[in-house]
Amino acid sequence: MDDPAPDVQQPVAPRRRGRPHRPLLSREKITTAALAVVGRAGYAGLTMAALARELKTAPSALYNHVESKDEVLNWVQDDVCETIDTTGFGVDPWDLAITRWAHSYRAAFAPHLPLIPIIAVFPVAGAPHTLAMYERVADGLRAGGWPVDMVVDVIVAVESFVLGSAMDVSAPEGIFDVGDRHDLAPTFADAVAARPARGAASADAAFGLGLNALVAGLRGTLAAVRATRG
Amino acid sequence: MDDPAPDVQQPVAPRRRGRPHRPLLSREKITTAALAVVGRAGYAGLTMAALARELKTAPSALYNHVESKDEVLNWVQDDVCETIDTTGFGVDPWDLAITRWAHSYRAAFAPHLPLIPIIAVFPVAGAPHTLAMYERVADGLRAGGWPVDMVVDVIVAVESFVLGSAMDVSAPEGIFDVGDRHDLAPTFADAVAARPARGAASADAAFGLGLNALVAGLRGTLAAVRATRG
DNA sequence: TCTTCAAAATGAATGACGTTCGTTTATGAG
DNA sequence: CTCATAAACGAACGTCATTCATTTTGAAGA
Repeated sequence: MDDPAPDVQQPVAPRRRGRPHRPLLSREKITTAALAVVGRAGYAGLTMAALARELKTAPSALYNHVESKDEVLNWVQDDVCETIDTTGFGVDPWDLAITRWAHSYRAAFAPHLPLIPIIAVFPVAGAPHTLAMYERVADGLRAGGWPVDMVVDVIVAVESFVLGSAMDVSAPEGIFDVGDRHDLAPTFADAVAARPARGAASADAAFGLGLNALVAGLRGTLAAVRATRG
Repeated sequence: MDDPAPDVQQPVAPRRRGRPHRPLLSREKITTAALAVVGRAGYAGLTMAALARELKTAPSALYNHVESKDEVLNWVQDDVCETIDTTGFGVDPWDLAITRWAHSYRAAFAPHLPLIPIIAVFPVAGAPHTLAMYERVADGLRAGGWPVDMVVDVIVAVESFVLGSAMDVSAPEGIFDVGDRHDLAPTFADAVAARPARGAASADAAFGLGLNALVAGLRGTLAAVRATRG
């Protein structure tokens, strides 16, 4: 990939001669344009052609500023991360702060389903806002007494639950309806029928139940760890 | 979608006259062929053309047996669900059984990343093996003392965590490496450096930590609920 | 001012891919 | 034998992301 650079030359001063045009296109403009297209037409409507139209250029011109469509999605994902509420860390106790963070995180990504596989796989190095979010969470966990070597695991665990739950939000209403297979799954069918909430509210209920359990369990884990170690 | 059926006729006997050929193609054959293609070429290689080639037919012929590629993915997803271990339910205590189930569930879907958005959104009615899995889990939870109206929420919560964690398994090695932004996220960078495990083992560690916490929290939730209600 | 040169823009083209269409083939019921 | 029909087929279609050769642009050096 990188130049093997057999002869060491041009140590400084890449000496660029001319610069055309105004910048006109930038990471920020492309990102906001992509969000505008998504807001209007959804992710099915987010094509490189539509994005170029939004920016009043040709699709091919985009490739002077972006490596691929995946990179655009990565930028959008980073932008969405900027909207996540991390103000609880450093103010409230870590367990309360992480609960608030998780709720905000899920709400932010629920309308952006196709970004979820992106955030789980892309390196954070190219996503400054995502990185800044992790930093604030890590700070809050350290301040809450979590040992350094467990901080990332706690973040990853909560994040996994959040992203998994975000996928449920946009699930269709009757996703658990058994249909005519009531005989195949009588207990499960009864349980589905006994659910108090419907639609998006039922996803909220499952999320709340799981998040409370997860955070309570983490409280216990932290107490055990602090009792074991110094 | 469905026929409004203004006049109620043909109550039985749709009276089919002729039948050509042997069946030759079936849901089962298509599913196993798709899994063969995935095993050989990954999900990037799973195209309708490749699937047709595997079945020695034309791509257009597939559409006599399948509505869309998404339906194929749905079938594959249901097949993967059949391999998940639910034997703990009814034998071990519910918390132990659900832990074993979660581990098996994550391991089953880790090599099938593109199926994860599918399972989260498709109705269970068309996925009998998935439904059977839910039934066994629901049975085990009921036997463990969970009230009917909470069973689905518990399943959804654990499943969300499992699927979110499954996405982490195939994340690249240095996904949390900060690069040259150490100044932007010093605490987080330290935490990343302090992680004992590397690569897939680190994802395993985070999953174990979170699953233990989640199940422990659910134990507490169940105890509280049983104390409150009769 | 005028030349220079690379970043940026352009439109046409490419190659995949999912899916549809019109037609033909092969079968089993009547 | 006849015929209705599910299945197969090949040739398309439409949509995308991406590439390429070429031209345009505008600031830095002369």
